[in-house]
Amino acid sequence: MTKISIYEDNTRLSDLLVMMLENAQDFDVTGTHTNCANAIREVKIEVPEVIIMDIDMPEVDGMEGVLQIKSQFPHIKIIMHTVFDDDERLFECLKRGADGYLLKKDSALMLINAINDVLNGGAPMSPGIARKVLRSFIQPVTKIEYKLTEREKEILEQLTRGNSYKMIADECDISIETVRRHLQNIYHKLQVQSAPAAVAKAIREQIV
Amino acid sequence: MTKISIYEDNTRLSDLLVMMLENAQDFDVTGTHTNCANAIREVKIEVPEVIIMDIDMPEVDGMEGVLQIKSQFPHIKIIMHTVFDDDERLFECLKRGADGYLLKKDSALMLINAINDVLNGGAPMSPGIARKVLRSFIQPVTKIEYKLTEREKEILEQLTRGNSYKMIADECDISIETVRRHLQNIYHKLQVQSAPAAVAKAIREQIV
DNA sequence: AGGGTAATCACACTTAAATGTTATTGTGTC
DNA sequence: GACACAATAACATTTAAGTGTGATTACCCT
Repeated sequence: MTKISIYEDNTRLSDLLVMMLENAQDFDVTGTHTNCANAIREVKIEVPEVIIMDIDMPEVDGMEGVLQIKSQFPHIKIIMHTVFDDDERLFECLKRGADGYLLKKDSALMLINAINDVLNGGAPMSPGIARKVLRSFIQPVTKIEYKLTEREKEILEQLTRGNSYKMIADECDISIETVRRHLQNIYHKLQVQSAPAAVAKAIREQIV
Repeated sequence: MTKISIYEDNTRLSDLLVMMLENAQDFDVTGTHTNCANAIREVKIEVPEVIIMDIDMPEVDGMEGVLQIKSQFPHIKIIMHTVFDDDERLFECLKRGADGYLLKKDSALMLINAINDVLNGGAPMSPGIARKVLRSFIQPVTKIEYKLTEREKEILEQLTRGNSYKMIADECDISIETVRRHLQNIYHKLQVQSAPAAVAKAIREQIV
């Protein structure tokens, strides 16, 4: 019997979920809660393997709940179950360690599949959510080409390590004058006029 | 009839895929190819809606294929179909715009579901792959606390914008001497001794 | 052979940054 | 009220960075 806890402030919905889960398969709903105010205490008592977590709840919401539970019990699988599909909440939940993300409009069957999925090392997501997640990896092709030479990239990379002109000169086995010259060219190409600005641009735009 | 092209150098497998896809549903396999050397030309002729893409192929492989096809035909859905589940290849494919990522060990049914899934705006992934993807969002909690004050963070943030001491002083409406003092404290807290080093640390460790 | 580019080095000069010391004010805590 | 801490400011000094100009060598391409 897989133990499941539910966090959902709509009691009508959570009652429905309990019925459905307990009828569908060998799931044991160990508790239902309407917010995460006492989540840690409840989880300690109920020791669920999987948690179904709503986001919008009064007092302490599901985003906070994920953070608290995952930081103390990282092995407990948490499936977000919410109406929200905005990027901000989605990615914040993922950062906090959510193991799945389903929308409430999805079918009941999908929720059951999702529970089995997380238990088998998967990461269930609604189709549109998975799409958003994958698309987040695509890097903006508006990546500007600065036409830095290999040597220039190497020196810029050293600058981002916090190395001074002298340290770079030693590392690259060239004179400090040459380092100066290279950086001068680099600054022109990046259209900046200081080392901090160059470092910021290099890291932010993934030049190094 | 959904048009599908296959890139797979194992002809025995690709034959099998063709049979399976054409028997299973209203799929029309418009072409099978053993590498991506002429992918652009082939795609122009075949105009598939979905491409099943192996990674390991002779001459021009699937990683390169995704890059080429997606940059010219971003609307064509590409599902990776490979034995590789290493992070490097996985995330590189996602960066290049792959719409799904299945392992060859997955069932044939899963491939068919995946095709329908991408056509419906989803992003099919093998369970373990989805897991890797979600986990990649979790930020290392080894985030070091440097105990910067709000004002210090503000000034450090400005430094990462490439602002000079003078510009920061003007922005924050304080004297340049105070900016100096703050930066001195910031450098001590971050354990660096130059602006470039501080900027690099601030951005890399997401202090700003 | 000539032209373009990259990498190297040098010198002079100006400006900005880094370090050290000292000090005042306000805010919140015990 | 004493205390710690954050934010503010000034001054002096040293070191480092940024700019301009000129020049040599090497390599690739035509």
